[in-house]
Amino acid sequence: MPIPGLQPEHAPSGGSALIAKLETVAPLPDEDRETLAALGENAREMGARRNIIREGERPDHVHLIVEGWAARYKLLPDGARQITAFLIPGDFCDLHITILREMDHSIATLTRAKVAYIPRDRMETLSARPGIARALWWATLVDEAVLRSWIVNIGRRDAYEAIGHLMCELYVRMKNVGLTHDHSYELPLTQEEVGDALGITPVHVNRVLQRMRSEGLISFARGALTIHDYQALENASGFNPNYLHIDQRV
Amino acid sequence: MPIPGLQPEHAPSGGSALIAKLETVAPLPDEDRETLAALGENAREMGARRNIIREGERPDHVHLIVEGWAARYKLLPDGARQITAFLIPGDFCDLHITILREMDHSIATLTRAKVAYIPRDRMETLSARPGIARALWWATLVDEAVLRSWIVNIGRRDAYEAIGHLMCELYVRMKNVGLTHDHSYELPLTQEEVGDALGITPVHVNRVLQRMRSEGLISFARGALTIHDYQALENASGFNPNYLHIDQRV
DNA sequence: CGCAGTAACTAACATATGTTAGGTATGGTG
DNA sequence: CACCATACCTAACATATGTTAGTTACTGCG
Repeated sequence: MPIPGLQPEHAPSGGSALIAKLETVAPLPDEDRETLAALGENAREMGARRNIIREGERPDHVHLIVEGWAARYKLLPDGARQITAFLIPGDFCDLHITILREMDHSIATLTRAKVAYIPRDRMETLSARPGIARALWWATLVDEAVLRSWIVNIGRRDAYEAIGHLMCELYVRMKNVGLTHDHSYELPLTQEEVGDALGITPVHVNRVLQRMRSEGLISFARGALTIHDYQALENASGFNPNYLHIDQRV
Repeated sequence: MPIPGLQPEHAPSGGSALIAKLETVAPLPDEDRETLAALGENAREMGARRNIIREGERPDHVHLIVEGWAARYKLLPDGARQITAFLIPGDFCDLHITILREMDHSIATLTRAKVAYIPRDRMETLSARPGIARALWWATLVDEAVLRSWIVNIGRRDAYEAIGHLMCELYVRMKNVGLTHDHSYELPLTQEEVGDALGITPVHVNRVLQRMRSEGLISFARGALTIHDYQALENASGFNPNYLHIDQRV
């Protein structure tokens, strides 16, 4: 499945995507890094398109994506699906579920994935470390900012801009956990999944992708995306990475 | 401006909407209630359509809506506006801004409003109370759930369903802070603002409202909404209040 | 009381996107 | 190597919503 030459030489493993992500806020002491790295050690392997957790459930532990992709989604009565977030390595599925008690949406893997199950008491240990606690707060708030950005994307951009914007966002997020190579990254989404995230039909996603390819903007096949002119894609889609709050360092 | 007969006899004032909202999670001790009530005491009066805070700013205090309505929004290069949230009494504007440092969107009043400015040290005092801290967490997570719900609304529902869904959501939220009267509440939005929240044009909002009126579903004029058949509106829009996490009590 | 600004409303027409119904490539599997 | 499932791709046509360009109704204010 991995595209030859696309994966970085030493792909992050275990909890290292999480560490890279949380260190966006500030470098962490070795002790914290070790604690985080240990989280990924006995993660479970899951097949593609399996539910990690479903609407209405009340889990007593937290799920962390260690490897692979997943998506939050909601189903409508008529069977339509809306994806509300893509989860990549280092992302938590349900960090604060104990406060809300019950999931109001479902989460499923999109690819084969490694998912860590973190018991509640272990989460409390984590939160007791000030550096980690602050970084987890930051991650939660960035998730919220991404949701707002998606609302703008779906509400006010046409399909061409919206798809471009999504590609830029995922590029920046993947880069931030060390999973890009130049301007390429594994983007294991079907055209239907892209449509379900953007509120458009797969037929229309296909039309837009054809156009982007014919313009030489991108290559996208077999689960991998290459952006040939990143600046042009940013401009065409009105992408501004400020909402990801990555440049925290002063 | 208030509609005669629509306001409850004793309209909540000061921080009482906030108290009502936070007590959704669990009753608070009198001491906590007094602390919260005091927050609203010296709130500032603001005119309609004034910015409370703008994208890029780094405030050193937190804003709380005590009275009136406000909206989060983002502007696109072409001047289009997308509203990502409506804020009603009891809602915080920027509860955790110190962690992200910089606003990634703007917030403006929609009506005349009272806005409390809460200094950072006072917020820390608040967070030191376990009951309040937990309730603030809950409020943050519900905000996030509402964002997900809006994504579904904008992405997968047609204009008729989306407008109905928004009316249901605001009904439940207003009711939860004691600002409804039967199935009526003050909804001081222009048709353009509704469109900016749902990603549609004011012309189309108007078409849909005409239809809803002609069906006898609602009355909506002069900033007040009456839902004549709430159950029908819920059904027509696929509204399910579970994502507001209001039924927390066991 | 008349004016000006804003919001509501409407009609005629344009179009981005949806729908339906396929065909074609690809990859895993027995 | 044939088969099957899945994803990709395409064309023809349908429609929800957008666009433009107004008119009409309020409301606050001088």
